[in-house]
Amino acid sequence: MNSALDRETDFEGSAALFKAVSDPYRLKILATLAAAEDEVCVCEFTESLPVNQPTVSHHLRILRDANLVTWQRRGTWVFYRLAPDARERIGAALAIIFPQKVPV
Amino acid sequence: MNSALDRETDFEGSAALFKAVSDPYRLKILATLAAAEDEVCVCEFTESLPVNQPTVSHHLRILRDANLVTWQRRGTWVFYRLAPDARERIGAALAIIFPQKVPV
DNA sequence: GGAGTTCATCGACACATATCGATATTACGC
DNA sequence: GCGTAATATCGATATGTGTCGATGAACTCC
Repeated sequence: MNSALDRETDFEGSAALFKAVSDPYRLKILATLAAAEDEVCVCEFTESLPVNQPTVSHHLRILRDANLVTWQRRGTWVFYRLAPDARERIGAALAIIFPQKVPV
Repeated sequence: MNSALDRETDFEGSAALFKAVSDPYRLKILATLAAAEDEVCVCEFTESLPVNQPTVSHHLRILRDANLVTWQRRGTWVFYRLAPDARERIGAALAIIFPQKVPV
């Protein structure tokens, strides 16, 4: 019905991005990073989330693979930061559904 | 670390909403409905999507359960429509991550 | 270099999800 | 009522995902 929509639109990529944020713990991690506007130590997530350390690492990896966060090792600790274009990319994914109404 | 964020924020609900839109076919269905700004027959989805009819029905049910679409039977056909607050609800879910930056 | 700390990865398991064929449901026309 | 069409549901299956304990890797301090 809408051939332009069929061909130009990256439904796969947007779906993958939404999948990355479709977990409550990952949402909380992102919200924490966004609120911090700065680096956050992994140890903070392992303390605040009610899951074990490997599970925290698993969720962080998914966010890393989605390029929603960046990370940096400093000594023994690892710090995560919200990717600069995280909001823009999620907004762009949303714009696939509502192209006219969602300003990014 | 952020107790207000912990208690007031519905990470579960937002994650569930993102999960509902984390599939390429469901994204395409929503995009089609949003572009139509009107009812769309199920038959249109079974024609345009490269999956069988039960699978289309499955995806439509997930969108229905997420209250992202409404539906109405008219004769043998069933027509789906984007829920009026679909954009607002997804925007609110996004605002959980970026409370300051995403206007809905 | 050895012990301790922080985090990532691995392997296993339980559960969820996407998909399909088959069948049921609802409506229509004869 | 009967046959047909459109859609939903069911049951089965394969694949994906979240979680954990165990282990590995990187770093620090002694």
